[in-house]
Amino acid sequence: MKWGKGSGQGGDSPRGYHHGNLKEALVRAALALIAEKGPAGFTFADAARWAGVSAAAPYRHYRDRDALLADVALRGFELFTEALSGAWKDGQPDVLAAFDRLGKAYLTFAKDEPSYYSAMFEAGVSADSNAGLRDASERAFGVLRAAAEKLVAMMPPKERPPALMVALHIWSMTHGIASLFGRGDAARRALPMPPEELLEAAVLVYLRGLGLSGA
Amino acid sequence: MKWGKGSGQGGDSPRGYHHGNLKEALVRAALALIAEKGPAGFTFADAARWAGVSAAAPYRHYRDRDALLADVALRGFELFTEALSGAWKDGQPDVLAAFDRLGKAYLTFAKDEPSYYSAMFEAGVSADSNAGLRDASERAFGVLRAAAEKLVAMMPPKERPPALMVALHIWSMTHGIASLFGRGDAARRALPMPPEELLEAAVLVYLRGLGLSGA
DNA sequence: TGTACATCAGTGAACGCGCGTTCACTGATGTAC
DNA sequence: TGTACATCAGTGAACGCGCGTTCACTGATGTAC
Repeated sequence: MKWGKGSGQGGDSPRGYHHGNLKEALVRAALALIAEKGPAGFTFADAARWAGVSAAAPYRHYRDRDALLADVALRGFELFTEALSGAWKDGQPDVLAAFDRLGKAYLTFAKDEPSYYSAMFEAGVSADSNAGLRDASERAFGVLRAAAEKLVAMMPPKERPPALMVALHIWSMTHGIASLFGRGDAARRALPMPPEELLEAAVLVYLRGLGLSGA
Repeated sequence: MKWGKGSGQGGDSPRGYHHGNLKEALVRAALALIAEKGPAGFTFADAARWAGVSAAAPYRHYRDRDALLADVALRGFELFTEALSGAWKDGQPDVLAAFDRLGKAYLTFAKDEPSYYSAMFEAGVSADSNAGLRDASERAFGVLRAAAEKLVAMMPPKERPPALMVALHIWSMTHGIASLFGRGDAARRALPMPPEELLEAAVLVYLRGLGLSGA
């Protein structure tokens, strides 16, 4: 390979001296490289190479590798929020059905966008030092929390568990399944059923335990 | 610091030309460095430096950094299995109470030994290519599975869910909580309750959903 | 419509650094007799 | 108990390599007039 821009890059403009959209290309490079070797398995120079650009070019767009990764995580959270709220649809028309869609959307995201998911939850980008990232992750969790609130609102007031707790339970369960079994390519363990069904069953049992007659 | 062996190393023999127990020292070095900078944040040379030894010395004991990490993960699974089966105690004297202990032991391990936990679940050491590691992780999961079996055996035969599924649910929930909130130092998100209680509540709801009257 | 200029987004050479890895070596330890 | 020797587990120098980062530069693009 002598005159390609990395490998796999989408075929945008034929590109002369200026790349045109290097920032986007770097994000895509990071995603591809994460998919290939994990969030810790690539360097800033790798990303430049993948985008078909000199090693100095990325500095025009990101301070360093961590800034690139943080941007990937940020975009990931935005897509994630979209996916979740699109599935939840404010609980319409049926809260229980919508809740089921929500969990599936979570797993689907983890499976379809494992690189984003990695950058968001496993790359160790500290959300503490990054307000934008923290807000984005908060918004994603907000969807789950709103759903939990509608869910507990279905129960008689005296039996209602704290919505926040319910949200955390569902999130933990879903994240646990996603991170243990959710990855399409190299599933870490053989499962007797697909992760989606594993989650659905777990949520059904859990909701029954809460006193919600989902099934 | 001029004549120390790294920082923090336990004070064994005064050491001359031979270290005496370099292999153990390297494992401890890896644990310390993981705690400090994550499983991807240190090099083979770092481990040597930490152990107070030349950069070439580790090659006498491990083929490369990955082999060291895999050994850490292996030892982690062994300790983990011990901790879990010690807590489970074959379900004695009361299966439900023992189950509760088991979950707590899981979280305690993740919290007290975050470096081992990282090496086991987050370092990306491929268990596929390492039979010993796979077996060790299988044994750890075996404890959970045996517990799930005793648990479902308490139910009337017609209502029994598959024990494997129950084990996977509990494992996912626990791992989810551990990896989202379980880390002592840099908890990623503020929680309204400690992780142990979050887990306990989740398990209670779940067991109630199964039809087991734990509470 | 054309020209001059400012700005932007790249290049490529250069640098220092630390890592991984090999190698001949050497000090310490264990064992045969 | 002492001596000779084999083996083990370290050293330290050396190497090639790729990364991160800076810098003066330059080609392309946009805009004022």
